[in-house]
This record gives sequence, structure tokens and C-alpha cells, in this order.
Amino acid sequence: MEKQEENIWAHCSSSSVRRASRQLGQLYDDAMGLSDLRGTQFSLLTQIGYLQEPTQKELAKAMVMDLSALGHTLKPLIRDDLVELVPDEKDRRAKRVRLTPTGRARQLELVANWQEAQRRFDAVLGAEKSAELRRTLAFIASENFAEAFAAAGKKGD
Amino acid sequence: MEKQEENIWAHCSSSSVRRASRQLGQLYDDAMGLSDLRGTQFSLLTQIGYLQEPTQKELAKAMVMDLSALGHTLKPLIRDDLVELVPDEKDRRAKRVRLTPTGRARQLELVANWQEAQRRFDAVLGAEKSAELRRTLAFIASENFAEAFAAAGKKGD
DNA sequence: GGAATTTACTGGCATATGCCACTATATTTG
DNA sequence: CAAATATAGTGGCATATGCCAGTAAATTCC
Repeated sequence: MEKQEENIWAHCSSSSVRRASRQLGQLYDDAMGLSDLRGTQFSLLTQIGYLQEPTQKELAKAMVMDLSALGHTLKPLIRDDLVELVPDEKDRRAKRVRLTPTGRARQLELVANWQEAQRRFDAVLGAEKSAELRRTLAFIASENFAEAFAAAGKKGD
Repeated sequence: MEKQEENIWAHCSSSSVRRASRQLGQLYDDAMGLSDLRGTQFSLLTQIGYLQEPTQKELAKAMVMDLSALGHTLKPLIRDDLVELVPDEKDRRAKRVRLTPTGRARQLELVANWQEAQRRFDAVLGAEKSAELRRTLAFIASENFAEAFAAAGKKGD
């Protein structure tokens, strides 16, 4: 009762995730080397490669990112010729995101750096906890979670 | 071996945390109501109140945030008279961050909204896993983690 | 088939974060 | 004490993200 003033990190999941995100952003970016490409950009390129020419909408959904935010984030990558937008043939509203040869090459180059960072992460946290953490975070990022979270508020709210 | 192309979320801790952070940012912000104050701002105000007039440096460290990033983030809060900077008496380089009466009041108003969001989170993930997750993330955000992460790279790198 | 509605983006504005260069103030050194 | 160095912030620039208000194209409804 009297301890509500305790450090917010101990009680707020959102703040906890955010703060950890800042720390990891730093650590992984450092580990990525002077590659001029950020961790966020690397993961975006990787996701684009994985999805094979997704529309911006599809990519945004996979990234759990706002569509316009994605659009903004893609700008510097397009400017640097790592990514290109090609209009969908069927739906002329949609634009598909595609890695340029340069983009594909840059992504491949950085895989080793990323693996090293991830290796260190696993070494420090432990492979078990590391995997478990990613599973939990994947659930939190899922639509199921968002729906359940919304539903949990419908009643008592 | 052939499955290196698998979804990055399943393997990258940094991306996982970041993606979850986006989702929770959305969910908590919604739960915070139309309070014109973001979840990030609420947690910042809360941390300032907890630390009792910290210097920007101290606050940045607690937030695991870059000093200049903190400065930028404080700007809108200062503009809106929720926070003020007061020069330290001993060290004239330092400026202490203090909640204004308005800031303190706004923070208190939002505690209930935050608690509701956190209640939902715990309800969906389970109180046990929720607490465990925060512990893990607190470790990841700690200096110990950063040092261990760096040390893990010194040898094989 | 044409109007109403939905969908996929774009552009503008605002916050969130970080890096680097620079300034002012302390602290350390010779 | 003065010079060298370290520390705390500030300002400018760049990316990361989100909201809202259009715009254009597709889909749904008389």
C-alpha cells in the first residue's frame, strides 16, 4: 500500500520493454559495426526479404508498425537504393516493397554481425531464457494478445 | 541449416523487444485515455517523481537513455509546464529536473489509467509470467548486462 | 452503372531517440 | 595557480514512430 512509489520499471511492463529496447538497440547497433545501417534497418531488410515483395500494408502488419510509420522508415532505405517500391499489378493502390540487389547484398553482409550480437545475447541471458523471452514477446506482439488486452478492458472499464 | 530464412522475430532478441515495444506502446497509450499525455511521458514523469529532482544525467541513466535524447524528450513537457529545470547549487553545470505542481497533478491523475492497463496486461499474460518478464527485462536494461554483453564479444570477436 | 464506403498510401506535424560538435563548468596535474 | 582533461548540457541533424487529413483506386450498395 505504501510502496506505490516504487520504481516504475518493477511494475510497468510497457516501460520495461521500452527501456530494454533502448539498451538492446544500443548494444546491437554497436555490434553491427560501422556498417552505417541500423539494427532497425537490418531487421526491416531481413523481414522484407523473408516476406518476398510484400505490400507496405503486409509489411507494416508483420512489423506491428503503423503504415505511415513504415512509409517514413522506408524513405532513407529507398533513398540509399537498398529498397524500391513497385506498384502491384492487380491492385493499383498497393505498392510492393522489394530489396534491390544492393539491399540484398547489404543484408547478407550484416547477417554475420547480427549473429554475433545474438550469440552474445544468448551467452549472457542463457539460451533457454533467451528463447523463452522471444516466445513471450512474440505473443505480446501478436494480434491475439491485442485482442485479449482489449477484451480485458471491456468489462471492468 | 536451410532454415536461416525463418522469420527474424523468432531469432532476434532485439527485434522481438522492439516489436513488442511498439505493440505495448499502442495498447498502453490507448488505455491511458485521451489524456494528451503519452505512455512514455507518463513513465518519465513517474520516474522524475521517484528520483526526487535528479539531474538530467541521473535521470538519463535511470531511463537507460542518451542524455541528449532525454533533453529533447523533456522539451515538450517543459513547454507544457509539467516539468522544469533548475540549476544545481553545487555544480553549476548540472540542471535538476523537477515536476511542477501541474506535472505532479497530471501524473497522479493518470496512475489509475496506467494501473488499469497493467491489470489487463497481467490478466492476459498471467501475473507470474508478467512479473518474470519484467525481471528479465530489468536485467537486460542493467549495466551488468551491458558489461557482460561487451565482455562476451571481447574474446571470439 | 454510379454513389457511398473501404482500402492503401502519401504528406505534414509531433514525439522518441541517438550521434556529434560545441560551450560552460569542474576536476586533475604539473 | 594555470593548463589539460573530464563532465553536464545544448543545438543541429537523422532516423523511428504515430496520428490525422487528404488522394486515388477498389469494392459494396442501391
